Amino acid sequence: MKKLPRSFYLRPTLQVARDLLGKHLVRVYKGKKLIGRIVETEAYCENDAASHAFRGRTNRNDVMFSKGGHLYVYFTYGMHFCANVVTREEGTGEAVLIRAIEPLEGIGLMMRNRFQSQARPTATSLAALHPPTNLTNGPAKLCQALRLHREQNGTDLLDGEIYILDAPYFPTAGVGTSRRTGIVKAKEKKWRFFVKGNRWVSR
DNA sequence: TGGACGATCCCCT
DNA sequence: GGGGATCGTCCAT
Repeated sequence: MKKLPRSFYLRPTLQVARDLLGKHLVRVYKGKKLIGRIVETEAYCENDAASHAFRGRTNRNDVMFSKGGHLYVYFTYGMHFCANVVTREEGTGEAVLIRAIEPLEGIGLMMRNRFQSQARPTATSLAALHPPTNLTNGPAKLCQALRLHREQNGTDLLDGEIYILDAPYFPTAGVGTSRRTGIVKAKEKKWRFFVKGNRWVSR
């Protein structure tokens, strides 16, 4: 499988959000690959009242305005990080929030990343065979599992240890759309995309 | 300089 | 299904 080319990310944001479903998000951490299949996304567009970029370019949302194919990681609720894929050309403040992934590789390490602080009675090797759903079924949870933090903000997905692989994937039950989660502005937009019936989709 | 709020999660009922 | 945790960001004084 090959990395998605820059051109993939330069396309319209809704298109990218839909097409990211099934692709493999790869994070090289301590020399090991942590891989998850993207199963849920949300699009944030220009002139979108729910978007961080709605009121223009600031220190916080600066990466959203960079060229498509960069990673925008932001801190929220005083304790959580969320990861987005930046879309379109430089100067356009649009991105796709990665809301959920299905763990594929490096599950033991993901478990450690996410649950290290808590004592877990389950043996890691056993848990790797049957990882708990709450390992990666939410935007902040997957950031914990993949160790995506402030330092990863602005990473180029075409040149580094975080990237997305093209992957043939044909969801048997198809793709669903819905309103976006946890927002109050522009809530009527059906800009959330998910793999129907997938266990790792949030809520 | 301060206050309101948030693209969430977890635990409790 | 509801509330608390917790703090960076932004905008209004």
